[in-house]
Amino acid sequence: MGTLLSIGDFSRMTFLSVKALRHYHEVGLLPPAEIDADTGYRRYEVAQVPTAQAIRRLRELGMPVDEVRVVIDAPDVDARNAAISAHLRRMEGELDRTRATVKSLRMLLDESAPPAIVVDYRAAGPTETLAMRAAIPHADVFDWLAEAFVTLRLATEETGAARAGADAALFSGELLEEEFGEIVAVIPVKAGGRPAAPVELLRLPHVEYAVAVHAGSVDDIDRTYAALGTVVAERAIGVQGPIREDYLVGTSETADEAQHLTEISWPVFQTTPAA
Amino acid sequence: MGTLLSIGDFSRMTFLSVKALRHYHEVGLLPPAEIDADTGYRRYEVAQVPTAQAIRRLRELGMPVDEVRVVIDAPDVDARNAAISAHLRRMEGELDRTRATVKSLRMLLDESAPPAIVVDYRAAGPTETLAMRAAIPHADVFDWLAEAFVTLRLATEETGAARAGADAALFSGELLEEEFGEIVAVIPVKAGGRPAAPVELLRLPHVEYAVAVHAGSVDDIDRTYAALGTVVAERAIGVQGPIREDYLVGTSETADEAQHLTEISWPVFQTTPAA
DNA sequence: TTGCTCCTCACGTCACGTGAGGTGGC
DNA sequence: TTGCTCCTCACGTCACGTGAGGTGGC
Repeated sequence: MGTLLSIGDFSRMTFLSVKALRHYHEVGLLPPAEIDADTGYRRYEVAQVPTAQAIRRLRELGMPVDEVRVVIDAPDVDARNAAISAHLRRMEGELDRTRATVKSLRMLLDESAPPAIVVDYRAAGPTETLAMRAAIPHADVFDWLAEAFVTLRLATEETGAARAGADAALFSGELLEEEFGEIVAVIPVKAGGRPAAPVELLRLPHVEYAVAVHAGSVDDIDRTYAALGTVVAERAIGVQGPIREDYLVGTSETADEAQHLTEISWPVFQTTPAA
Repeated sequence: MGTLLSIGDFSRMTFLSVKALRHYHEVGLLPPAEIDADTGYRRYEVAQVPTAQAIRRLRELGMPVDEVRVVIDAPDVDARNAAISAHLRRMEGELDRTRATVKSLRMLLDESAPPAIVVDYRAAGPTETLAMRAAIPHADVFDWLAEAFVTLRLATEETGAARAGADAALFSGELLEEEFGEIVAVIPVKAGGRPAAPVELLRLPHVEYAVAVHAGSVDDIDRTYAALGTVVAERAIGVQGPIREDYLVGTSETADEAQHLTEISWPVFQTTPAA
């Protein structure tokens, strides 16, 4: 088994701090080869060095310790590479979001005035839809919706239903206020057969809405939410119930985000605007 | 002052969770416009919405709350933009380091064997140097050294000293093992006048070293450290004292990292190799 | 009145870093 | 013997999230 190294020597050789090494021992990520029964001193083998070097690099890439463990314990090269690639893809996704946020921040700071909006008052429903629902964290909304609409479009074809409106989503209050809550994706339909789970036939009730259209990337949609919310708050006409988004022009229509159109519907108790 | 909004409405309009809003109140980042004396209910103004929207974007970019406060409280547009630009530059730097780490990880995983090294045993010093020292966190080593060598090169010219060796650095044990400790940057010199603070004239004592040369990017230097440390540990010849790096070919010589050469000197108590 | 909104603690999360206080080893 | 290395708690950090338990408002 060769030379055993003290934690200090091992630290200098791997660039992992002594505290980090003790932590990795505690959580079982990198247990020392041997522990002196008398003194409790940790001893590491030279053969553990490459593992430690890989751990340091993976942690530097922000990979959570639990995933590092998966990589380290991977039974073969393919499994290991798959875990690493998955993490690198996630990092790419974050980078995309960062770029979008920078753009959105610039726009917010450059334009001094909030967007001018036209508020429309409208009664909707009851409406027949094909729907999927889930309770998810706010961060997963994008990915979940993208997948849901793929499934719903397939179900629309399979049931022979005729589409009667754009893709839409209902956001519960908790999802917006607490980072976790219910979301429902729907496609309004006419006629058609019974869908297979997880898709369901859902009849949306009659609701009265204040409606505004957001033009451009959904990364900036909070600005239109704020403008619409301001109008609702000033007139004190807000009621409970999920907020609805209708994706009139979305990613499936055009990749050019500047052309996207999203209708935001905020539940209110009167459909006639106050003077 | 216009309509006051409940925390829930404000949350829906800004996409900040209620918990986050309470937290930003607590830390003084975004205090509500008004607090009901009876109920403790927070009330926000519509005018606070754009600030909240900027906060959300800045936090999404990973800007620490204390810095967000600086941006929000910036007295003018220039100060605000400077703070944001500084953060974006830091993010760029992180991205560069991420790319380097990915490359280094690939190399580590692709090459199954640790690098072959030639260990040289050598006595060094006493050596006259122009030096700068500091106690810094490990993460700052790169930036600190880059600046220090600029200062030291200037001092070499100003004092009329003749360079007698490559840029070098001494790393204390704590700096490597604990993420914070002393570092010394030196340029060996002959003759020359007195340097001005913070540069000092430093006579490095006589030390015996085991020496190995690392070829390539310093991002992979831990592998040569490990190989050298293994030899020192196997022969049980290690002694205390800082580890030294000599930048024989570094960034100032060529931008092509593959051509870089770094000498690593590990203090030992014998300069003649064991049989 | 019911159910919803909002409140304040108190504690948890993640990956260690920071001491404190003490012991083994050359 | 001195000074260095190593040990184990216990607590701190950062930016909130997660309940618990309770109250105001329509």
